[in-house]
Amino acid sequence: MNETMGSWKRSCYCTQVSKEQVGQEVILMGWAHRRRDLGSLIFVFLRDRSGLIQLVFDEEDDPALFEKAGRIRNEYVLAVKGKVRARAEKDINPALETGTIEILATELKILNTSETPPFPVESETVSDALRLKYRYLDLRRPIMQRALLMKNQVTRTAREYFEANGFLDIETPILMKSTPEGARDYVVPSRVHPGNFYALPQSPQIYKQLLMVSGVDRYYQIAKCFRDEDLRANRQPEFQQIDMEMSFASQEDIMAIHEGFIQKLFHEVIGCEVALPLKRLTYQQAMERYGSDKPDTRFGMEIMDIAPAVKDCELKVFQDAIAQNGRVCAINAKGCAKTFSRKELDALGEIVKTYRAKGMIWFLLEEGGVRSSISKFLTSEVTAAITAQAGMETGDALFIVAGEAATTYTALGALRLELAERLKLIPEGKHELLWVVDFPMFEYDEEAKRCVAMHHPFTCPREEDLEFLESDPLRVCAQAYDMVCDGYEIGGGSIRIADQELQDRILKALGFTPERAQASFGFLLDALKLGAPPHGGMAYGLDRLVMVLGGYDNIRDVIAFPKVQSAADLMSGAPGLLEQSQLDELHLSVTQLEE
RNA sequence: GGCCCGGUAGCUCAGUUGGUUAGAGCGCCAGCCUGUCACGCUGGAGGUCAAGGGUUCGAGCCCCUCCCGGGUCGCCA
Repeated sequence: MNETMGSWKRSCYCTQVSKEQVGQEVILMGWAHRRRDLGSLIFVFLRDRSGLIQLVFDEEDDPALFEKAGRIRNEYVLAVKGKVRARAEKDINPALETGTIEILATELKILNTSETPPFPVESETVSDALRLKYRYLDLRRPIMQRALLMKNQVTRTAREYFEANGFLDIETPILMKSTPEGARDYVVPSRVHPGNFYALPQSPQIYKQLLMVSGVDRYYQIAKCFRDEDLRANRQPEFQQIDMEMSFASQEDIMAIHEGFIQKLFHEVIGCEVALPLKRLTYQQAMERYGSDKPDTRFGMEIMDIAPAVKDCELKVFQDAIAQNGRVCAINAKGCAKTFSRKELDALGEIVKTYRAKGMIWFLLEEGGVRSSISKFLTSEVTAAITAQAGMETGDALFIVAGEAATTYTALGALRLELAERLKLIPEGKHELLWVVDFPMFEYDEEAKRCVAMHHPFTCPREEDLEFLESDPLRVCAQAYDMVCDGYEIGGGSIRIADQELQDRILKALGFTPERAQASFGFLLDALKLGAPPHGGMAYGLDRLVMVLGGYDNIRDVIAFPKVQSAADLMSGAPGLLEQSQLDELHLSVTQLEE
């Protein structure tokens, strides 16, 4: 039978017990982290969310108490009354925050027992699947507690900052209308409207724009968002955004607000000083130099155009790329001519193929001369030209990709990241923030055979590009901006369209008929006719932000109860089937699934 | 939907060319132990080798199917 706390009141958390309290009595509550039974002396690490402290039970002092302590097993829930005692010099444990003191127990209550846990709570090497099935045990680990704490610091800092700048926290609906474009919606059947469905928000985008029309002027929210798309190491189907929107503000105004925020955030959460203003790259610069719209600028090894050097090389891939307005680009891995085996070079080639590049050419400048996968196409002139163009020195390795522009950049961008990892080019603990601006308004969707919005359909084009909206939409840039940190897009935003006529033009460019536009976004279009102020905003992926700040390599680590790759929750078993009565009430029938 | 990796004791893993009764460390249980802190020592329990099928005299190992987990491309306004 478990004991109750009775009148006991916890005096503090484990690691709050200090050396100044030596001789005083404290009451601590927590979990038995580990016990060491020496026969007539038992040590127990007591753990709570703050950390560990050592309890001591001595048979000589109190045989009955000692016998009880002998029953303690890992993860038992304990309440302990005891005296703070300084440890002898030789018994100090420098690895422990509370290593200079210990608690000599005088009373013990076993508040609850525990079966042997399926994995030791302190273990760092347990598989993700098992950790997620018993997530509540996993979350007892200090590193997980640290993630939850850090996320709380981030949201608190966000609230402080945006409140201080006059932003109002306003909730927006979770049950909303499904809108076309964008990610797949999670949908919720309506009981009272047979055959009708709500959608869960992919973001509060439209509502926050409507709040601007409402005259709220400055809005923020820590918002839950849902997207029914495949998961990734940095993507979960439900996630949080730090969302904001403001009226009568230019792109520069909004970016300034966010530079202030991110500086405060990095300072307060991880003590990292961010220099302002942040560096800016245009989308085009980011693609050309880093092969990514979210470049990791913590290291160099930028992409170079070497087409001029190979214009006289007979190799067909070069000639085709040049003739078809493609690119011949390369990255120079300094001093790596002897780093990779033939097998490893082939493996690097496979990486670029993943990104639909035709292949990768390696070109090694060694002391004895050049070794390359295209040796037989290299004249001494071409070799010299490549070497010069790429700024190569003896000992360097050059990796070349040729083909369609976007593919070439993307493939080399991915290769650049892979090389950085293999060569350990990224300094531990370093962070680098920047803006990527001047995004294209549209991109061409091969499958749909039409333009789609790169950001979203409510993004305002740059004024100077408006004349090309119908004639050459792909050259139109948007007043959109992403904040990038360490190769992750941590946030993004735009100036929105406040003019209903312009909004009509954009929707038309996206292939919407007026009727379909009205049916899908009519409530927004109506609002734009009723005095919409100029406005814009931004949203951060909160989970991803914490992931970057905390140096976690998977977004699951910063979400209390995340989903696995198949979007299932291994702990609860969600998603699950419904009872027939529930289906009936919702007017749903489920097609018989194949056995 | 495609590609790649993994699944063997509660956990983390090893398991040779297909060959006797499938191993180790940790954990667990019992005993001993007064200064441990990854306590130590002694002993013990613990296995549907994810599942199904096939090849073979013989399968943890080879083949097929399938489930689960991870990474990734597509996808993610």
